[in-house]
Amino acid sequence: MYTIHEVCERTGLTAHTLRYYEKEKLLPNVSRSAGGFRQYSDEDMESLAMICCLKNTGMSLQDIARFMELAREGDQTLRERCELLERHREAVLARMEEMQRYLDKVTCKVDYFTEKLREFEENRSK
Amino acid sequence: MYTIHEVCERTGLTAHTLRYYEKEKLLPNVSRSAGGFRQYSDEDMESLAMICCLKNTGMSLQDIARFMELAREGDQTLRERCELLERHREAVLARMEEMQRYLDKVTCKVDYFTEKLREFEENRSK
DNA sequence: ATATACCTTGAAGTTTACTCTAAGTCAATA
DNA sequence: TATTGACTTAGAGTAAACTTCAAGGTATAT
Repeated sequence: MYTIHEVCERTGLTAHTLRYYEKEKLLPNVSRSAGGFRQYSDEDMESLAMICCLKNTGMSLQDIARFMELAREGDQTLRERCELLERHREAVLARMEEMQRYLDKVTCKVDYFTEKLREFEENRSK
Repeated sequence: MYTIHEVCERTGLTAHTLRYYEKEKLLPNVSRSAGGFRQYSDEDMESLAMICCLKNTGMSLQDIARFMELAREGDQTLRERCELLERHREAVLARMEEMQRYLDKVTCKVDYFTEKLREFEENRSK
């Protein structure tokens, strides 16, 4: 079992964010100690790893919450989760390709600016 | 010269968003017709292309506004803009690599779920 | 000429994802 | 035992990027 502080260190999320995610049903049902403090299990840590994967590939918290709900429903939602993840994967790939295309344009601009700068400094030194 | 409607079609931005970007100094100084309607020049269109590149690679509107301000100041800001774009480029590449790593984990999960689903359906058919 | 559709402005409202505050509880240490 | 620091909650506040609204002006087709 991990304290909220330990989970912060492992996930990079703040305690505020962890409590927020709990409220938003991304990871509800975190158990409490006798004193009412959060205790995260290894299973919770795995769920958090998944949550971070989905979040860092651009899924909204709402969609993550729905995915985690399906996960809690067990094996009968395996197909649905599989399809959902596959669709997400394709959307992310498309997004990355789009980003690459825009980045290529930025790279062109950098090259163009570099050349223009060279000319500009040459003129100035004359 | 293009009307706001034409610019929407070409850029995929809404008229609301174009007016918002003007207010936020991403592209101020758009000229007006006699009746007060916006008229976008070819130069404005080029600026908008740059704005979209930066936005779609994840730059904040605030940072874009600063970049566009430098652009309006002319050639003496070439070096600064060059460096700024280069830094942005590297940040985007790092972000894309990070995304790729998270996506690889998602792919692993999809494979794992697919296998688990196969087993599950096999058991059910028995 | 008038109806309709589109444009203008400033300002208020929305969504997402936090982030902070206040008031109080719990745990560990001097 | 007292104090320090971390934890709890509900709820308010924030920042970014739109998005909508209200009130009015403009352009054009009938």
